[in-house]
Amino acid sequence: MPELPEVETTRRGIEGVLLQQRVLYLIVRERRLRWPVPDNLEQQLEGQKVLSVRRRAKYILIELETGCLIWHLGMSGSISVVDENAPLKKHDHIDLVLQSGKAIRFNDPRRFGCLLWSQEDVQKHTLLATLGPEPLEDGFDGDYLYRKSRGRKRALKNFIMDQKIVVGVGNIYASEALFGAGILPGQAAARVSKRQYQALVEHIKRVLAEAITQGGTTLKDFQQVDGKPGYFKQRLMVYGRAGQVCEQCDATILKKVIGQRASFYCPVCQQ
DNA sequence: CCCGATTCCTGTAGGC
DNA sequence: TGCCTACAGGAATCGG
Repeated sequence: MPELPEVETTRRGIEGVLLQQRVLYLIVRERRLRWPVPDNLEQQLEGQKVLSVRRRAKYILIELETGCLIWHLGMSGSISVVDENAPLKKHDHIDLVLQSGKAIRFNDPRRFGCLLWSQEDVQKHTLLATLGPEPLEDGFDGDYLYRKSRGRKRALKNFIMDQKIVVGVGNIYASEALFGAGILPGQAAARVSKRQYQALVEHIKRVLAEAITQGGTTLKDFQQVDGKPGYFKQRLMVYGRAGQVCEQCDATILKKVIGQRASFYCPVCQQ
């Protein structure tokens, strides 16, 4: 569920709390995430000042004096800002406690998230090294997607969810952007025209930017750092709307599994 | 290289 | 009511 808008919403929510603050201590209650939390991370972080809070793809990067935290929310993770002694809820796995008395608290029922530590150039970390361009930056355009798609037979929706092609687009926003661009999700990537890719890129940018302004999409687990849901769910045109009437015509929204993922589309608006 | 299938884990909805 | 199964986001990894 956390895709680019949810991760960016989280980053914005924690940035002000973290910047220039020193880490009092780190508490790890559950190390068994997607990858184990490094053994000595508690000692590594103690007393360090936070220099920056950035995002790359769906990763939050917290730069400290001697290294950089790599934080991923996985499928069900969320981060909240709490007082250091706030009561614990189920699946509150990690607290990053600051000198201010505030803490960054990570909750992740499915434990597909991760918290890693890099002391080299973080962009060269194996998880980040092969990532594609950021969708909201200028380097991501219709020409780029068109070029990358030549010879690719896989479904267009899988293609744009591939983090090596472009980052940040997950299952929800892929369906939404394809609806906006009027292209069927199961279409082979190589069969999509340059003009269609230009429309698709425009809609990917638009849907992601709009979702950020709404604080992301909450289906179930995701929440903003203050505990409020993301409000973009109210703007979804096709995702989760199988059997309902299309917002743009009188057809019924369909659901189809593509690449082991539920995909939603309008059979009339999308060709 | 490319791509589909599998896998990690837990909560919950739906069927009987 | 209770039990069981299917399914849900992300993405690394494996194997064809």
